[in-house]
Amino acid sequence: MGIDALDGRLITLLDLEPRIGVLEASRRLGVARGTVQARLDRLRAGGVIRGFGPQVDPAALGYPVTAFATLEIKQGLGPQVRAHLAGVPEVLELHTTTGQGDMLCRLVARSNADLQRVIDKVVGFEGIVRAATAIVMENPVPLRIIPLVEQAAREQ
Amino acid sequence: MGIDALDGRLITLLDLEPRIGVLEASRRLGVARGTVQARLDRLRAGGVIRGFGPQVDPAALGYPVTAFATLEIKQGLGPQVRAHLAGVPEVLELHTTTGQGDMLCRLVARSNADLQRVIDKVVGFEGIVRAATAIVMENPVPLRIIPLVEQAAREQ
DNA sequence: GCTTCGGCTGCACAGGATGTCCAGTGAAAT
DNA sequence: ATTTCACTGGACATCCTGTGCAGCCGAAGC
Repeated sequence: MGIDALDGRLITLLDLEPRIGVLEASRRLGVARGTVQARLDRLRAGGVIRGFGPQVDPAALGYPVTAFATLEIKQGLGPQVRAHLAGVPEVLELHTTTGQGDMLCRLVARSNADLQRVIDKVVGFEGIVRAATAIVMENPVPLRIIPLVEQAAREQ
Repeated sequence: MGIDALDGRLITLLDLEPRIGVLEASRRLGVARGTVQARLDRLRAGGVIRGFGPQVDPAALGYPVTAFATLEIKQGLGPQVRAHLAGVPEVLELHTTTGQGDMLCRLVARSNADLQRVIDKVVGFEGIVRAATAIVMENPVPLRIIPLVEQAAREQ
């Protein structure tokens, strides 16, 4: 849909201080409350802002280990594999990709040792031919969106 | 920190309907408002809930293509590479990993053609020896946390 | 040059939610 | 038996929300 500079500033502001309301945001941005309200409605309607759900930290839940697994799937068993992986809570994300592997999934585990259990649970399914796992050591750039928002706002 | 069943139900509720407030949540959960408020404070203080920032959809911003790139880094140039990648808005996430590649990053682009530009920007840096890119076709399991929350709540 | 239109402003109003107390109750731990 | 702790239900003042409206302005079209 495309966003302008005010949209970008609004999103950035909400990202930094999610608990401020519409009124406070309008004060910070120097515009009328109705404007912020209209912009927010438009951003939500346009799908730019999907929602304001809680951002839960798996580490704080007791799952401090993250890994990415590249899976090779037996031809035709894709749907079953997806259903299987969707049923594993430790699978936080699953993509089908081009390239050597057929799928890429993000896993979490209680420990490096526990990761073995998770991988066994993931791979213990007939449709999965091979799995290559990469354990995350550091996360220099945590999932972010603001730089992209600002670039999108700059390019109108 | 560990969460109980009420914490789990609260997080799930907030994930489904983020705009409900503390009062409405207390009504839905059948507990007093003060209880919900105390739980929320504890979850935020304990780091389980990091915040309620806006969930922005890159596709709606004009970046519908997602890819994962595995990077091989020249020994000792890790820090520079991180700084370089942190400066690229299309890099949404960066991890250092064990295994063959040294880093794994999530990229977005305006189109498959545009992805070439992004990859050039990412790889156009002396510290990066080799890059393998996997373009995301489907996303059967979008980033989620609720199943893990429920498991954590079940296991106390 | 003039009109139309969309977006922004400033204001108003009613209804509710929030933050913050507090005393009372029950259950679990010591 | 006593202490501790979380939850309850209520209270209060303050503030925010959703909504509507009239007026203003610049940009686009005629």
